[in-house]
Amino acid sequence: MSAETPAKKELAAIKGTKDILPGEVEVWQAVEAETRRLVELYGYRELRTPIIEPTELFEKGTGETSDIVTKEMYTFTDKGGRSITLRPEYTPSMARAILEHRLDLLPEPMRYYYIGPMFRYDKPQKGRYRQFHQLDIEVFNEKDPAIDAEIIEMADALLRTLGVEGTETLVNSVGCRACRPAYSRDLRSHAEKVRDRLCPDCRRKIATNPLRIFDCKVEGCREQAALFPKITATLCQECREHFARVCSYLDLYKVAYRVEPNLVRGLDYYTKTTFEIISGGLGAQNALLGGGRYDDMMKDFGGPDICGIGFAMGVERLISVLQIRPERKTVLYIAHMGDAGKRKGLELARFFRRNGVESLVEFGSKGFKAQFGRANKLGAAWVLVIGEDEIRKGLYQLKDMAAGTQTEGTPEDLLKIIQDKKI
RNA sequence: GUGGGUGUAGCUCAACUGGUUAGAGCAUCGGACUGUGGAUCCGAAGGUUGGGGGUUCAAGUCCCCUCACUCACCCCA
Repeated sequence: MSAETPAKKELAAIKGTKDILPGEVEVWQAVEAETRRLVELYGYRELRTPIIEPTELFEKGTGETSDIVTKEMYTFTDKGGRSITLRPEYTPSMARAILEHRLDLLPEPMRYYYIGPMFRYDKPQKGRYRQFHQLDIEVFNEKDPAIDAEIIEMADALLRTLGVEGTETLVNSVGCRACRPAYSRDLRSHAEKVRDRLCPDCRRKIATNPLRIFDCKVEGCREQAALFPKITATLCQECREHFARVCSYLDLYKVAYRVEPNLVRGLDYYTKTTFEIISGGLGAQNALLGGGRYDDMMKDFGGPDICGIGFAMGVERLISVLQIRPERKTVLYIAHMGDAGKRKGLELARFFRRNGVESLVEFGSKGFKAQFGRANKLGAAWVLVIGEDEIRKGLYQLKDMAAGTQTEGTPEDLLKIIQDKKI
C-alpha cells in the first residue's frame, strides 16, 4: 500500500507542536493513569477549565511584568472584540474557577489537579515546546506548612512510582510582602556596589529582577553573587518559622532535599515556599516540576483572602526521562478461507470482542500462509483459524503464536483458553 | 528575541577536489508459497536532495534568502 500523496511539508504540524503517535501515546496513557491514581490517594479531585481565557486573567494572575505575559502568550481578538488568550499556565484558571463557583464555601478540602495542554510562544528547544502538557496541582485555603511538605512529598512519590531516578529536590523561601521588598532593596544596593564586575546581563537585572543574578553562569557574577546576602537570612519572623516547619516535616517524611537560597521562581506571585525538582539528562531545561505558595493571588483577584500552593510538572520532560516504552499488540487475529469462512470470522470477532478480547479479522482473501505472516507482524498472541472443516464441525482451531501449539474447540472453549492465559 | 550546528527515501546513512540516470541497509508491498508465522531468495514501489533564488558548461556539493530541527543564551514545565 504505497501512499498516493506524500505528506506535504507545508502541511506539517506547526513549529513547537507535536503529534503523539501510537507507540508513544501508550506511555502518555500510562503516565496519566498512574498520576491520577496517586494524586487521588492524597485527596485531589480533577478540575477542568477552558483552554481559552480572558487575557486579563493572566495579566492579573501570572503578572504583568513576567516574561510569560509580556512576550510569550498566544493572544487574539475574537469576533466579539474580546481579547482571548490560550492559557500559558494553569494556576490563574484554577483560582478563577474557585471564585466563580465559590468552591471555597464547600465543606471539601480544596485540592485539585488537572493534566492538559498549555501554550507559550517560546523558541522551541529540548524540553521546551509551544504546546506542551502539564500536570497541575493546587491546594487552597491551607496555611499550615504541613501542606507545603506534603505536596513536595507527593511530587517525590509520584516521580518514584513512575520510576524516575537521579532527581534533586530544591526548596527555598522567597519571603512575603512584608519581608521580600526589604531583601530586594538590600540585594540591589549590594549589586550596585560591584556593578562593574558583573556581566551586562546582570547589570540590567539589578534594576529589573536582582534575584535572577543568582542564576547567572558567568564566573565573575557567581563570585559576586556568593557574597550577596541570602534571602533565608533576612526572612521575617513568620516566614522564617513557616520555612523551618516545612523543612522539619520534610525530614519527617525522609524526603531528600537541598535548601537552595538561590532558587527563584520566575512567576511574580510566589510567596514563602518555592520548590523545584530537577533532573540531569534534560539539558538546559532541567526542571521536571516546580511550584510554590501564592498567598495573595485570591485577594488580588478581588476574592476572599485565601492562600494557595501548588506545582506544575512538565509531561514531555517527564516522559523524556522515563525508561518505560510499553507497546500494545494485537491479541487475537482471525484467519479464514472462503466466503463462508469470512462471514463466520466477522461473526466470531463480535463474540470475542463482547467478551473482552481485542480481535482483528482479515478483510482480504489471502492464503493461510500469508495470513499467519500478517498475524506474526502484528504481534498477535493468538490466531483463530476458520476454514471449511471448521465451519462444518462448528469447532475452530486456535493457535498460541508464542508456543506454536494449536487447540480445537467451540468459541466458548477457545475464549476460556484465552482468558485463562491472560491471568 | 540573540547566537552556533544540522537538513539526502518512512527510519539509519552513502555519493572523491562541483562531473552521466542520487545509492545501500532496515521497514513496506508483491512473488517463490491458495490449510499454518518468524528464515531465505527474487522483484516492485518509494526522492522536486527542506523550499526559493544565484554562481557555473555542469550544483546534493559553492553563495544568499527562507523554513524546519537541534544546542546554548534568555525563560521555564
